[in-house]
Amino acid sequence: MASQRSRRRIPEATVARLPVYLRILGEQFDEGVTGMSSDQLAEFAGVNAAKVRKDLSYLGSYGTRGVGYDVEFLVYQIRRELGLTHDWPVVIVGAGNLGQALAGYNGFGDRGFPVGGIVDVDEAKVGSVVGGVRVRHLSELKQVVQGRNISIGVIATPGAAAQDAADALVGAGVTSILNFAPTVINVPHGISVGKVDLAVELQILAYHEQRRSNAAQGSPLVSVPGEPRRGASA
Amino acid sequence: MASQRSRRRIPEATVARLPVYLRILGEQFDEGVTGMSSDQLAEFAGVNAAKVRKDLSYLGSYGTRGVGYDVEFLVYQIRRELGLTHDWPVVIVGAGNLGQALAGYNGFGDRGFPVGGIVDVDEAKVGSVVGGVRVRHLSELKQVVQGRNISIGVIATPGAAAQDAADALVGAGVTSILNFAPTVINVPHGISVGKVDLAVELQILAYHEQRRSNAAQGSPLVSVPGEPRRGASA
DNA sequence: GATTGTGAAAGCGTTCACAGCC
DNA sequence: GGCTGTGAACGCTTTCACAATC
Repeated sequence: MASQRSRRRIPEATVARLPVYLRILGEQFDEGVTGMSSDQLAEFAGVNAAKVRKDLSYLGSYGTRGVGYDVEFLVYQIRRELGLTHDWPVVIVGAGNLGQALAGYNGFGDRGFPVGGIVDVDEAKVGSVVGGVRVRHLSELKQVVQGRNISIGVIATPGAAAQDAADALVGAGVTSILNFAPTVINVPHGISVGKVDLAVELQILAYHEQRRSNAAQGSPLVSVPGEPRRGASA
Repeated sequence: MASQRSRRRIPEATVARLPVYLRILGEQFDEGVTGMSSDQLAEFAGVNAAKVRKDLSYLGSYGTRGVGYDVEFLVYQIRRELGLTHDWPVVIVGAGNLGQALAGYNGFGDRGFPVGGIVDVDEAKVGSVVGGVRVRHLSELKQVVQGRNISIGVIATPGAAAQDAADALVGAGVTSILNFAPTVINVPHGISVGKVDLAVELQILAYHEQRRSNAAQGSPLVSVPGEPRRGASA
């Protein structure tokens, strides 16, 4: 007994960490590690053990008290929960610098997100092959999406074209979008959007850098903010 | 009176949104807009107005009740707070696919983060020019960093090389790192680390996609999770 | 003895709602 | 009348601490 399908909703913060645990567990399994405690996993992931246990508890009670977790079984459960039991082909809109890098980046296909198509508005780019995929014209987006049953789109256009790209993706039937353009896009309700803005990440670091220099010649109590960091090494 | 330097600490969540407001305000200013209310800015940024006001209040009381904010003045204040009153040259470690795309991406230099150097361990890549910068060998990292007074490093290596890259950056004197490799890196206390993991973002979207399909044939109450999204368009 | 799973406490971040000011 | 600035309420996330289990 005990329901096995889409159990209680998992907190977003946990969903964002599960892929990290998954990668670590996969790597360890490949190296022959069959069991792991929350302490060990926490060490690899750079978080604390209580968080690991709480996160994993949302999947169910898959550990063994006094022993730890079975690595292979956990990998399976996380993959199932994240919906990674099958591939999710993606379509990239924008075959410029970034679009090409993403298409050529094996980390996508390797992790279950093969590039199912690339489109661009620029006729000069149409027909060229990047990452083994032929660039097609934006007007063919719908055929690409429906032909390959794609539900995830990646926007790699300049900011000014991002909203058009989003509209085109939604129009073609895509229901999740990962936006690399430095622009907020509007989409209908029911469409998921993830955002990666490279400049924003650098500006956050600049803020910390600047604080550090201010602090150096100002008040005491430095200690440094930041976020994902830890001691040792170097 | 009234301290003008490193005022009360700004919450991380706010620091992450200030660059978004900054970009919007700059664009609007370029189009001749001189004043804006929190409602308008919130609309552009895709957040709610109370959040905008709370965020801006950490900078000081720079609005005018009944009127709104002066765009040019706000741009100046945000730039000052984020430490964007001068450029922050960055050094990229890894001249592969991603490193090259980052070096060629104008969005960096345009926003005050010119590429001050690129290094790689691969002798075959050393000497080539990407994004107008000559690739140098990793062993020259310290000279690059110190010669150009660089404090921000970008890791664009494969996962397996990321920790070595981080160690090399810290050894060379860099104090902030933006890590694109799919690996958790360990750094000494006092070093800030930002992380962008492309596969993680896609896996989060896959989770939502999978939930959507489960929900479609399971329980009612769909409504969709996600995060940065909104109504209208397409 | 070791380690999980989880209530309860503490800490952050968001939203509400309204007093204060133009 | 309109809009900011902010205390207070709320909700989500992290951390603690320990009983339950192997």
